[in-house]
This record gives sequence, structure tokens and C-alpha cells, in this order.
Amino acid sequence: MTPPRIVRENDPAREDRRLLRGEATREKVLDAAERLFSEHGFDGVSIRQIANEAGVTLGVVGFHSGSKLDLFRTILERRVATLSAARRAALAELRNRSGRPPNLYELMHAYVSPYLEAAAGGDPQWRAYAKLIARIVDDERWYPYVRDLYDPVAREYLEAIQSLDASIDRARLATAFVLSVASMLSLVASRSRIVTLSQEKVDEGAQGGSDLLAYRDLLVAFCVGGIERAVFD
Amino acid sequence: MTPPRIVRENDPAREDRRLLRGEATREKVLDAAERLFSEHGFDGVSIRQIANEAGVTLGVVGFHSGSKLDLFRTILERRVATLSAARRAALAELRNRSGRPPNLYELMHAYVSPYLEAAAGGDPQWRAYAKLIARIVDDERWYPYVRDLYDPVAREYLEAIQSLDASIDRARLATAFVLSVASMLSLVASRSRIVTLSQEKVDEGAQGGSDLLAYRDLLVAFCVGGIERAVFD
DNA sequence: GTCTATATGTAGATAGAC
DNA sequence: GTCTATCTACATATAGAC
Repeated sequence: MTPPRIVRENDPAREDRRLLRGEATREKVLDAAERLFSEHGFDGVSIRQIANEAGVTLGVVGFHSGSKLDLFRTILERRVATLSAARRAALAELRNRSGRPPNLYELMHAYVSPYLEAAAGGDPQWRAYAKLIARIVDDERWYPYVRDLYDPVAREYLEAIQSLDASIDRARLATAFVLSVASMLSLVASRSRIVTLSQEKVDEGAQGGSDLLAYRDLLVAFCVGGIERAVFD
Repeated sequence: MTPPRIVRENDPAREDRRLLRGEATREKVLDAAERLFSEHGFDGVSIRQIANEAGVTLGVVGFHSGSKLDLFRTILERRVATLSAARRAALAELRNRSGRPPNLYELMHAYVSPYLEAAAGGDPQWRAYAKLIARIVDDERWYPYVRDLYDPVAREYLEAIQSLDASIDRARLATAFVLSVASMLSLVASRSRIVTLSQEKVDEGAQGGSDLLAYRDLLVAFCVGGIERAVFD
């Protein structure tokens, strides 16, 4: 006579392991999708490729992430809180600093740095995420997402800049700021053209010069000079 | 008895009509593809959509334009000579003008204007072409085409700017110029974010302000200020 | 030059076995 | 939670009739 089998449907450890495994799979899928979308864009990637890259089967992607659009949106949302927090912390640090108030150079440096550092950092997923943003911000199609995710912090910086000089025209400032962001994004998207055009002659094989952070100071200087010239006629 | 049929295999008029009809169809297909690619990108458009938009059948597209990639490349190439000629003419006019040599503002204005005017002009095909360029220039994937098609004129402008001041560092100038181009392209791609961020409060329905040429002076000022600040430490 | 028909592969999405 | 199998639709490309 066999002893009655002990059923432990609510064994918490078992449940945890199950959830953990599910969560790990979910992350694997998101990571794979992040890498692929950042390289080839939304339309350039199939769910099959994502499944393959993640080492899971097709059905698993749908189970964890819903439709392709849901998956894409999830990826955009996943890291935005971290990035926004870094930008807000940089702004707060400038403000809380004793001494003089922040100038335009410092503000733009603070806005640009968290993103550039993510784009150039050691974590390949963050690098992919940064490149993905560079791909979508200019695209009308994704602006509804961008507005929700990135505009709030952008507005905080715009107001910080406006507070430098009450006479600044908001629309001109917003325009110059968006142009600055476009410059920043283009740098993350690709430095190929810069490297090529830096050569005086066409023939020389272009080499080096593709380290992103090496461009930071020049980028910030460009943005500051551009904003000042555009906003103060 | 019937008279011998006159065979006129080389009837020139007939040949001309045939070629003309083929040429017209070819243009219809290119125009349709130009509109669709500019709105949705290379991967976002199918040959079926192009055929449908052009009012021809699927086979016709392949017959006139080869593969999808061939078609894309043809579209990029079709208008580049006109655009480059306009930019070169603007540069030549500045140079041949009596009086003082052109300054940086005038040079950037000359580079930017033909493109912005095409993007804002009355011809919807040129508008589509301009938007298509804005979509591809930042994309590593298409840089081989961009290098062939657009870099030659860009180099002429870079040299014109360098000749303003022999001490200008080429690599810094090339970087700032490419950042300027990115700003220009982002303006053509979309003004949605500018319009939204120009509103102080989030709620107000964004309106107006989307006329491209209205941004020209501000864009050129932004580029000039940016280049000067980035190049002359 | 044009169009129909089709070859061949892949897309996104999901139902149901395990 | 995962995987197989499959549905339906659409992709690119081309061969051959007219």
C-alpha cells in the first residue's frame, strides 16, 4: 500500500522557480529583440529571427510578448525609467551644487551624457537600446511613443534652459533643442560618414576615429553654439 | 490577290511610341515607389504595394526595375544630379560674386537651400525624394550609396569652408558638418516633436508651425553657431 | 510592354500537445 | 512554460501567354 501522495500545489519555492524561469526566458526574448531591432529596424526583423536569436521557439515569443508591436513597445519602455532617472539626477546635481547656477554648456552636457555613456558603455544591450532610439526618434511613425517616453524629461531641460534668460523664445528654443537631439542621435547611429569625410582624399582607407565618447565634447560644443546662435538672434 | 504586306520592323515612329509608352510606365513605377519608400522605408514597402500604387501589375515592376534593391537604388540616383547641380550652382554664384568672399552663413545657406526647397516645394515627388533621403542618410546600411551620391558635393563645401581659415581642423569640421546635415534632415523628416515641445503645457492641442521653409533661417543659424563653436575651440 | 499565373519562401499569429 | 504544427496571408521573383 502506497502512502498518499502529498500534493503541494502551492509550494512557494516551486512557484518561484517557475516564475523565475519564465522571467529569464522573457528577458532573453527582449534582449534578442532589442539587438535585432536596433540593427535592422522594426520592419527589418521577423519574429522568427527574434525567436532564433533568443534560442527559443516561435510560440514562446508570442506567449511572453504578445504581438510584434507589443514587443517593440515593451522594449522601448523597459529602459526609459533608468535613462530618465540618470538625466534627472544630472540636472538635480547641477542645481544643488553650491556656487553659480548651471550654464547652457553644463545643461547640454548633462542631458547628452547619460545617453552617450549608455551608447558607448560595456553593456551590449544598452548599446543596442541607444541605437534603437536613434533609429526611431526621427520617425513620425513612432512619435506617439517618443512623446510619452522621452518628452517629459526633455521639457524639464527646456525649462531649465529657459530659466537662464527669461527673454528666450520657447518655440525657437524647442526647435534648436530638437535639432541638438538629432545631432546627438546621428552620432550614435553612425560615425561612418564623419570618418570618411574627415579624410582629405577619397582614396585613403578610412580608419579609427569611431570611438563615440571621443566626440562628446565636440557634440556638446556644437549644440551649445547652435542653440545660442539660433535662440539669441 | 493581296498586295505584299509591307513590313516595317524599323519604323522609327512606331519604335518611338513604344519606347515612350515604356518610359512613361517606368516613371509611374518609380514615382509610386518613391512616394511609398519615403513614407515607410525600404522594409516597410512591398513590391505589390508599389505596383498597386502605380496602377500596374506586379510583373511590370520587375520588368522595368529589376529587384527591389535595384529599384531603390534607381530612385536614389534619379534626382541626385539635379540636386547636386543646384548646390554647385549656389556655391559657384557665391564665389563668382564680386565683393567679399562668402562667409560660413552664406555657405551653409547655399548647401541647405536646394534641399529644403525641394522638400517644401510644390512637386510631391521631390518632396517624397527629400523625405526619403532624410530616412536613409543616418542608416549605416545605405551609407555606401550615400557616399557615392552625396559625398562629392559635401566635400566641395567642406573645402570651401576650410578655405575661410587655413587653421581649421579637417576632422572637427567634417564632424560638425555631418551634425549639421543631421539637423537639416531631421527637420525634413518630421516637425512633430518641435511643434509639441514648443507648447509650454502638454495639454494644448499642437497646431500650425509645421511649414518647413519657416525653419530655414533658424536651421542655418543653428548650423553656423554649432560649427563655429565646435571647430574654433 | 504588359499581364496572368505561379513558383517558392516567409510573414505574423495561435491552438493544442506535452 | 514550452514546443510543434498549422492557418492564412503576404513576400519576392519569374516564366510564358497575349
